[in-house]
Amino acid sequence: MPATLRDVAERAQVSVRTVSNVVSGYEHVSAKMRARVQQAIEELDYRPNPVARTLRTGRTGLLALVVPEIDVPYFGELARDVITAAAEVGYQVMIDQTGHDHDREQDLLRGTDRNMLFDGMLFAPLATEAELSEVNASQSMPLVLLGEHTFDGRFDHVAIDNVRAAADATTHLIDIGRARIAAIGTQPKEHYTTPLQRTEGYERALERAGLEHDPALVRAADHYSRADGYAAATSLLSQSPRPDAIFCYSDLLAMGAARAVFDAGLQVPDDIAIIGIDDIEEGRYARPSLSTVSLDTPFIAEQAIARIAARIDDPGLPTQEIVAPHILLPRESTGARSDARDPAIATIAN
Amino acid sequence: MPATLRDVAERAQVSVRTVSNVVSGYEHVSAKMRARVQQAIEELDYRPNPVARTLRTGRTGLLALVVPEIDVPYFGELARDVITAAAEVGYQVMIDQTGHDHDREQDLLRGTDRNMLFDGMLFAPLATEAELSEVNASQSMPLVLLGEHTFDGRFDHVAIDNVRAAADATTHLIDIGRARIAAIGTQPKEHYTTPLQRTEGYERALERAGLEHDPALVRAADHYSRADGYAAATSLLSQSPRPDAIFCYSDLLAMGAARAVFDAGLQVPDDIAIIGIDDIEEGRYARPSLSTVSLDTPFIAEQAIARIAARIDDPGLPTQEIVAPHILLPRESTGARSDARDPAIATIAN
DNA sequence: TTGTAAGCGTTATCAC
DNA sequence: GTGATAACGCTTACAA
Repeated sequence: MPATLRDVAERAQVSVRTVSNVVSGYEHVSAKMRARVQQAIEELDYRPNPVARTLRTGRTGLLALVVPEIDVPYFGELARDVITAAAEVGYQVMIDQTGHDHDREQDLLRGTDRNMLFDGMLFAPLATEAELSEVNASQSMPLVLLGEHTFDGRFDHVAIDNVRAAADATTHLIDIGRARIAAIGTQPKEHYTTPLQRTEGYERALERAGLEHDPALVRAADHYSRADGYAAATSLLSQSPRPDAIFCYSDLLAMGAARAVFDAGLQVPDDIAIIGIDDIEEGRYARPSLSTVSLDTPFIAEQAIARIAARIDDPGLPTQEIVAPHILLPRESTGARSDARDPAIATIAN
Repeated sequence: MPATLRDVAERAQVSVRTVSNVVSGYEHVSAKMRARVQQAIEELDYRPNPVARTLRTGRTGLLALVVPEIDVPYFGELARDVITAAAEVGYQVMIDQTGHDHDREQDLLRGTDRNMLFDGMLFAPLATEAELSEVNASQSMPLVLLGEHTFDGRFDHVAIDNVRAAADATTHLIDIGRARIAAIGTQPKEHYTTPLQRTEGYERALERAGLEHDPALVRAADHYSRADGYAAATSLLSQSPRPDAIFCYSDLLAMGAARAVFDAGLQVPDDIAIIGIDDIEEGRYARPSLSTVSLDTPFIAEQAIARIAARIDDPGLPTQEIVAPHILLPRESTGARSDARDPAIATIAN
């Protein structure tokens, strides 16, 4: 049976008020009192009960990070950075995995679920614009959207410029002389913003270069998984003339696609160049190393945490759209020489 | 301002007791009452406050999963399975990242930190035996250890047979005709159990095959990261005669080692065969695909959750050691033909 | 500076 | 079967 504030007060012969003051680091407590209380605390091995504290203050010190799948490397790396950034401002992060379940996402967004456990939420969702628009911004808990939704001024929002990122990737393929450039990652069944924007960037880059946009070179992917990338690439390779480059909407898709190219007896980048988006560590060590568009996850995490912390303190804050930087990283999968022999070192150079 | 139980009671013209009964699905409530209360609940959009409930019942419904790094693929995949298994029995999982910080681990183990927020803890730690032995089993919260510590009867424990897994991996390298078998992953500075046991398995397998155990072929790794694997392998390759096979204590180390072999101008598996432990998805799509010892993470997760749930209900339960199965998966990195063209399919076949 | 007491929203113990 | 009411452990006016 853990000791309570009252037990400590009794033992130290002071009031609970004083103990509470000592525990929460209140200034105006006499040195003697403080010492006496401290001793009692140690003797009883007292630790404040966060639940009771929360019930009283209304704050849990908990943030939720909502992702579709925690075992997707990009989300793992994002989670790492979010946890770090949150700890710095005194928040703990709880990871919620929606597993591509739209209802679950809606529950979370609406707070139908376990609403008051969190002070705020970082949402990296699959939600469509339509789903998001159903959520009442004013009555939902403090929320920051991660990822590439159209900013409509109702929610804070940290994301890269998705259209440009996709265009940069595509343009890189064009720059190295490829002409039949395929794309993997559209999602015709769902109206997610990310694939729509990346497709827009892809098409724009082609157009700008005067290349024809061939719908036969575009493949959908339900999840951005290695298996989806593998399947889509396999399908692309079976047609003729086959593509000479593939732009994958995520690094994970690209890893699957690369393997499919090899299994088809072809070479990357000689026969088919490949580029992804995300810059997960896996791609840096892969063979060939994966060209990609690097997203600044630590920056995204920091901004998101700063934003949510501010909004928790003042819910009336005007919403803000923060655009995170991205940078093209040409590597071996698009023909770059690996001049830094150690990928770890190459990373630092980025 | 969210509606409370009292608001609902007032609106429905019943007592809070009745509302509470309805909300928590108590049997003996008349149909009329139930309907009336339900209506009031909907009209007010009432949702029970989990914090208040927790303060009263002493249960949060929250489990902590403590891992060193969430962006390490093995832990990501483990977290995924743990979250799934926990949801099935009504628990939510909070992921705590210790970041190789021993003090932080100790804080968590001792409950110095935010003790009562969790009903129980799944601990996949780096903690050494010594650190663990300092923890008072009886006064710590319900705890299940994941990973390969020596079972001393004080804590529940889910792990594979580490010595045998390492021996299986090493023996596989011997079976394909390798004689100078290196190892990456010892940790001489820390007395972690995992590397100690894996080293034991490695040495035992060599001995059994009548092979000499050459200390010059063993390399340490601080973290089980790609970078560590790369560095260790690079160092191994620079000596002569060089090894013809490397047993890495984790798949991630193996991914780094493989890249180092290529960067040294050598081939896997022809010049150097490589095998890891874990069976992360990355290894199935790598080129060459990574031979490994597959750990049954879903099984580990299920068992751990079942165990912690049982212990929460009855803290006096005798502790138990659960040994999870492992299985050798020869793939291309040790010369196996990739007969299943689609790695995803190959996975299912496992 | 410190003590007293109200109350956060539930659940559980009594009665009836 | 349902209604009052006392906790759960803490913070914080309000007093002293």
